[in-house]
Amino acid sequence: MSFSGKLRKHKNAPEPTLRRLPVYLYFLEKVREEGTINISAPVIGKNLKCDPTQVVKDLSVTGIKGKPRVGYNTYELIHALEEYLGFNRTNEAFLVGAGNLGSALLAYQDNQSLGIKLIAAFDVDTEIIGTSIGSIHVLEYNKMFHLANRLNVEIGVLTTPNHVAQKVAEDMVNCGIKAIWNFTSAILDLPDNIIVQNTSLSTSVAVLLRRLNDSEK
Amino acid sequence: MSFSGKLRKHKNAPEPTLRRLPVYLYFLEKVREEGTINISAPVIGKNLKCDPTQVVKDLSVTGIKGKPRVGYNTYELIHALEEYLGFNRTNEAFLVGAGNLGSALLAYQDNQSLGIKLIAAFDVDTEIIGTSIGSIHVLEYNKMFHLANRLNVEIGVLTTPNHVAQKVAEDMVNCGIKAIWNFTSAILDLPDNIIVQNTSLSTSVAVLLRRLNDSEK
DNA sequence: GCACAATCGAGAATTTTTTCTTTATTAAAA
DNA sequence: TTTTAATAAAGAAAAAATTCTCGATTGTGC
Repeated sequence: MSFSGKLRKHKNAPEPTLRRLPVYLYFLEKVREEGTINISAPVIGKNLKCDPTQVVKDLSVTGIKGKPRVGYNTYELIHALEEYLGFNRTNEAFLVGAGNLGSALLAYQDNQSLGIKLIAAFDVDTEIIGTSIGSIHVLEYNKMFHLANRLNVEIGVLTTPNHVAQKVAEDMVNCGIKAIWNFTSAILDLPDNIIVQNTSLSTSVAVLLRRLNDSEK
Repeated sequence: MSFSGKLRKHKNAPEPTLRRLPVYLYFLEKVREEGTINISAPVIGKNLKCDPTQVVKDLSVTGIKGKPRVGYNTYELIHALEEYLGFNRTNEAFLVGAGNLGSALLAYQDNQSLGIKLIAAFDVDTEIIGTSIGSIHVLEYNKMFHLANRLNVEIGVLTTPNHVAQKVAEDMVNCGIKAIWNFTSAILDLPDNIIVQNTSLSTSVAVLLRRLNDSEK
């Protein structure tokens, strides 16, 4: 199915915009709980400390129109953002590497939504195979291949040690996984059509430390 | 002490560069273990799938000079990067919120270096106060104020539930913390001189899902 | 020792992203 | 009903980041 039936009304957002969208979404959900029906870009900008025209440009990717003098309908915007980001779909995912970080993610999603749903976890450590973290059982790694045939999972979360990351990533690709959320520091070499989202913690630390050192001159 | 005594020889890197530097660092550490003495920008670029002139520009912020036909000295580069990113300093930090994510970070740093060293963890949950995660004891939240006076901690890691994040962040600032690594979705409103590094997981998911949906047209 | 090929480094050109400006629309006030 | 002020949206300008181009340098092979 190459053409999804419905016209693509939204544009391709630049990545900086894409990274800001979940921030808007979280803020909007908060103000909606407080009963806000309409909200304007200047108000959003004031709260999030960013330029109001930036807000307008960013939100325009969802296709939602605001009204002058009123702003956007909170409810509409939230739904358009969820739709645009894919947060309203199920987005089932496999996780490989149920160590510290892996089990944290598994437990985490029981409380807060990650935007994806981990439906199975795999590891090679016989100590953790068979245990449950949150509501998810940790299965033997080899089971991944079999399970991948039945369930149609497109997303893989990679929380293994660095030195096995490449191998596991290749296995994931062979299982039909299309996108990998990579928490390791490994630089994955995979086919071009595979989407790799690197979320190495040291990247954040680097930015933080540098800004801290700069601020201290 | 406003002037650090030694001349600042490095420039202020743009943020995209800053985020790439830890990737270079990891790669360089790997090739150095394999015995590589010198490495050129084209080789780095080929491995990391990025433009070689980008590599040259990025690495130039460290002040290290490469030689034509040879490239950079691996050892020198690694040290310059560690120095530039601050990874060779201790960077002691407090962590507040020893739930799933918090305890994962605590355990994580025992195996892999984060770039910062968590020296104490705090929580309000009497169930976890007194327990140890990795080599760190979880202390009662109120102890933070007392401990902050003695130790001179500048970095705070925020892994609390969203609804208490603002309050805890303010407490951190009152304890003398200058930089906050924020894992919550809360939008922190703090004095301008406080550095906030947001690392909300949904940001990464957003980019991943959008790219996945785009690729499926 | 001399030509040759590789690569750094600086700056120019291009592209992307952000910010500014203008116009048009809308609700509220007069 | 008319005027006024606020705001979205589109496009222009500015700034930032990336990619391209070229000259200088250095090691390798002839």
